[in-house]
Amino acid sequence: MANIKDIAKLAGVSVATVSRALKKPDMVKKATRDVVSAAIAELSYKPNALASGLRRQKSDSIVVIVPFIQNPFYSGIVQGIENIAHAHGYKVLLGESQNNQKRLDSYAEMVMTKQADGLILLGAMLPTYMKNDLEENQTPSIPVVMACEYFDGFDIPNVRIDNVEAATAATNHLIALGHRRIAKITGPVSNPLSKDRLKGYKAALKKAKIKLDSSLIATGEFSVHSGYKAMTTLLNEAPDMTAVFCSNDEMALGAMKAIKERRLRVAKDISVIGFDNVWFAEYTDPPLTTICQPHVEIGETTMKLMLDISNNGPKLPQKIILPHQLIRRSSTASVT
Amino acid sequence: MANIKDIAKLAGVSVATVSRALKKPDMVKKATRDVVSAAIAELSYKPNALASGLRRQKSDSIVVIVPFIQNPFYSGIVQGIENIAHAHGYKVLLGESQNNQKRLDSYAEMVMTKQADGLILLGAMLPTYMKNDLEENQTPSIPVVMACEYFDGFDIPNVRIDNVEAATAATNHLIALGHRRIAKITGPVSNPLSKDRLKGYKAALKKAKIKLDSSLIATGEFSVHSGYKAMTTLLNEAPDMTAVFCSNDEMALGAMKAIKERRLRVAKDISVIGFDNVWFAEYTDPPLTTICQPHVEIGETTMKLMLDISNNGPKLPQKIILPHQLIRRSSTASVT
DNA sequence: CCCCTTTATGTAAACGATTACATTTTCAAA
DNA sequence: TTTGAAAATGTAATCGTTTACATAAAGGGG
Repeated sequence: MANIKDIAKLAGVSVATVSRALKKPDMVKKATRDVVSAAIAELSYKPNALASGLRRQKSDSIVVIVPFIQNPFYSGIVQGIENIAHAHGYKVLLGESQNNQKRLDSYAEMVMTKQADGLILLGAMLPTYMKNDLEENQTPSIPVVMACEYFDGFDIPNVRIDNVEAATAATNHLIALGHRRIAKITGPVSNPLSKDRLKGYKAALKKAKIKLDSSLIATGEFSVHSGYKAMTTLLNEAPDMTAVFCSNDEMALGAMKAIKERRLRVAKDISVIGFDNVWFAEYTDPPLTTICQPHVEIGETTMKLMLDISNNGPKLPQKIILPHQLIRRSSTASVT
Repeated sequence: MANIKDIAKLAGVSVATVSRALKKPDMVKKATRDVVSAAIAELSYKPNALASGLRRQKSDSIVVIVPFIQNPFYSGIVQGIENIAHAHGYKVLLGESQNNQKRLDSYAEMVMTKQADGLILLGAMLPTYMKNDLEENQTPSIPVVMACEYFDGFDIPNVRIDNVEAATAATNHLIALGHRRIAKITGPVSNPLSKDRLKGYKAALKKAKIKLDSSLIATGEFSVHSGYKAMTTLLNEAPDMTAVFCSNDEMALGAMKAIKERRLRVAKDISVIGFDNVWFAEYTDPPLTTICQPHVEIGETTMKLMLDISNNGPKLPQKIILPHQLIRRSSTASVT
């Protein structure tokens, strides 16, 4: 495989000139640039990124860690990240943690080992070393941004929506339709997003002077199956509910399955509202009313923040809140 | 950031010893190993992967290029790839091409630039340079394996199921249920998988002595929406069909939506069968009968093949066929 | 205690780019 | 033509590892 020396020899110039012809073209005369280009084409030379990165102390790539790639929620965000990254000459390396600390650590380590310049986290878990890091110093010592999620207690730059507000809006939508017995399927109790969405639900009830009934609250873990299970429990313990607010669309899908299995009708008998507006929300039966997060925009903003941090050093703890939106489809209806 | 020299100094040994303590522990005495470990811990040293890779001409990572990460079909495969990769000390870098040649090329180039040791393709597109490469030499000059797909005309190692066979099985299932007017929604005509699945459909009809009717065949592009559109067309032009075989589950989902919009009942009026068995197939309404590809196993086999190729050099054109399976759910029923 | 074979460590040359610094070329003005 | 500044190119050190080769230390048998 040809290297820069081969090109230099073939073009009859020094390696420095070859390097400049590639990276700082305006520093070399058009004529030499041309003979260099010719040589490069001739030998189909590709600069060794490891060598370049080693010298420059930079890899021009950033790692994005996703809990599960099949989770439809992340795709828009990753797309947004890639848009901005590519436009700035960065590569996006996606790693799937499977919510496994070891895997997460292994990807996160790419930053320590210089294979990546920064870390974007799309999940609630932190790499081990970052936890230690944050205990000592106040701010993370490597460029890191969290998208959608945030971490209670530590100041990690993050980009997301106001989950409390959004959950309030979702609940208000049901209240406005006349519902009073509104059930809630939450995510895992330890997850900050889960907590916020539950908080929003409670706030809306309180404002509408509806008494909180803990038998209307079930816990899931953001998976379809957990939504199904939670809804089954709810249908047994609170058969008089007329609506259910699920903390994400997957659980809403599971809940709908449970409802149908009881020979009840979604919307007519029980209204269902989800959260996230993932792609399949439009294709459930009936189509799912939900809260839309601006996926692509979250991704784009996250990557911009990353670029800023990694080029201009860490900022003060930064938090960017983007707007959400209620999407009305046909899984919610007036109480009859 | 500490480097190997700092460790050597602190531990009072040479850099070579440090390097060996890390990479070939049995070459260094227990006692020295311990003082080295202590120094490493003290300075929280992480070896620079770029330097190491440069010297060893190896990056211990492989790139996996996916057309769209949200496509639920790929998640199992990627998981299988990661299982094997991690077990062998490899990192998996996921790139999303969005079926865009430029993005694809940009990720594929990581192999040329030594940031990755090999390339796994989960899609029907080839990197530009590889096309040129294959025109000249017979076999690809970098380690590459295709998963699920293959490329007509070139001998690229690949791992997949027998799509013709599987499509035949799907069609036979409908025939066995008594269907005679069986429609088909295909993928893009240029895609080899699409062609194979259509071929299997035709073969099954022929064997059952059912005349092929081209008005029963519509073309989609593997997306939910395209399935919806194709089915709408079919419902207009061949209202007497009693079953439809879709070349993937997404299109089946779209087709079901179209059927319901006509106030027809899936299964009772029109049977629907999909292909792939993605996660949501279980949660459609009704649950979707489909062909299951052994996702995880395809991924694992692909990665094993990659390891073999990248360690022992390119093999003869290799093709590994894994078994598929018909999954009966409730979207198909006997014709009445 | 010596000699010889292992075993453990050290020295220094790679790997392939980038870039301060030094040198040469170019060209406009005198 | 000469001169001096600006533009273009070259030289060589550097990034942080790994590893062939050289050397030193440790055992083991006589």
